[in-house]
This record gives sequence, structure tokens and C-alpha cells, in this order.
Amino acid sequence: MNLENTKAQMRKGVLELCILALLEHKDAYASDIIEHLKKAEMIVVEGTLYPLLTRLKNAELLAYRWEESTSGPPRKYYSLTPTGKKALTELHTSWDTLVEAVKKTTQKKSNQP
Amino acid sequence: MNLENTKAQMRKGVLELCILALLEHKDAYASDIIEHLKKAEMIVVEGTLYPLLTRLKNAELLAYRWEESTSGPPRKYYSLTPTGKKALTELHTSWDTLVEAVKKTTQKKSNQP
DNA sequence: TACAGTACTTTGTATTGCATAGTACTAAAA
DNA sequence: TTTTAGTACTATGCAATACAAAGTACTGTA
Repeated sequence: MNLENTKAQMRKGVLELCILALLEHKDAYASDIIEHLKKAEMIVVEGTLYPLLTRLKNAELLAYRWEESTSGPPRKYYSLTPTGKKALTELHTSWDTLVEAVKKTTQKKSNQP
Repeated sequence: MNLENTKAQMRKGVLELCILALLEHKDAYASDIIEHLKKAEMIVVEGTLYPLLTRLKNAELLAYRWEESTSGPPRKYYSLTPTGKKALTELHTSWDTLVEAVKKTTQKKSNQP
């Protein structure tokens, strides 16, 4: 069992929720997103994020606009669509349900018959 | 975005923790494990569980013994090895860290600068 | 003996995080 | 002006795992 690998597996499916949540209140471009996630100790790298942003855009959960930057090349700012807002709520529920299920499964000491 | 599919992705990496936790206090065979997990609302099916149990056995986190059954074919009872106990602790920590990171990421309202 | 219920094994597929290689833009340095 | 560095984005192939599905095997019952 490789712990780092298992951690990466645990992240599957969760990053979508995190990214949608980050964009709920404020548009952001990829590097910004990575920084915010890093600050929250949620690891994600470019090779993951860009394709994920593209997938979410293709699924119409995200929209984007180009914005010139004063310190480098132009940036792609993403924002939530109304569909994205709805998906965020559903993902939140799914995650909470999973957390609850894991808690029930891993804290069986007092429930032991 | 297919919600059921995302839920399945969210389960990746987590099932290992749940199964090790279930076996922490009591040996069990596959159908038992499925039942316990179902009761905790953690969905897992045969096609997932059997290969996973085999992987964990091959990684020496689990051991097993055959036990005759009075109501059908013999059963393979799995138990935690000492290595498995150690891995369980590590997985627990990883999961808790992830939950914390998701919480930080998705509850940014009061931290918004 | 045939069938049903139970338990386990195997295999192939879909999906996504990630590493890696590459393109493109802009400002600053040479 | 050209080159370089920093920044931003795109594309591709790989590894791992949840899952569906097909199959084998054992036991008791009809």
C-alpha cells in the first residue's frame, strides 16, 4: 500500500466539489485556484486542474472569459454557471453523505453488538 | 456531470479505510463486510470488494482463513495483520486531513478577505 | 439429479488524478 | 532587437480503482 497513491485516489471526485466551491463567490484563473487550494492544504497540480476545468466547462458548470494581465500572458477567468451552482449543492450533499458513512463505518466501537 | 459517477469517484481510496476499520475488531467474510458497509450507507459491490480484499491480502495488510459454513459453501474470513493495523492508522489520518482540507475549501465565507 | 442460494474469482471498462512535454504571451535583461 | 525568464494554458499517456458482468465452486433442498 502506497500512502501517497491512496491519498491521490481519495482526492478523486472531491476536487470537482472544491473547485466549484472556490468559484462560488469569486471568479478565478487556474493559478489562483491552485494557490487557494494549496492554502487549504488541498493538493492539486496543473496536469489535473486544467483538464478538470475544461471538463467542467464542457459540462456547462463553468463559464470563462479572457482577461489581459499586467504581469504576463492573458488569463482565463472561470465562473460558476447556474447549472454549476446546482451541481455544487448536489456535490456538497454527496460529500457530506460520504463523510457520514465513513464515520459510521470507522467508529463502530460503541455500536459493537 | 454524472452525479452517480462522481460519487463512485469519491469512494476511490476510501473503501480501503472502511474495510480495514471494519476488520479492526472482528474477522469477517466478504458478504458480511458488504452487509456492514450497507448498513453504514457505504456502497460497495462484489466486483469492487473481492479484488480489493485480494489487493490488501497481497499487500500483507490482511490475512485470511477458510471456515466451513453450515448454510452453504466455505467462507474466507479476513483479519487485520499488524501491518494492516498500522496502515489503518495512517489511512485514518489521511482521510481526516482530506476532510479538513475540503472543509477549509468549501467554507470560505467567513475567511473571505 | 437438478436447482437455488451462497461464496468467491476473473476480466474488461470508464473515469480521473498526475507526470510530462509542449505552446503561447509578456516584460525584462542582454 | 533578440534572448531569457516567468507566467499561463493545452495535450497526451499512464496508473489506479470502483464497478459491471461472466464464470466457477460448494452445499442443501426439491
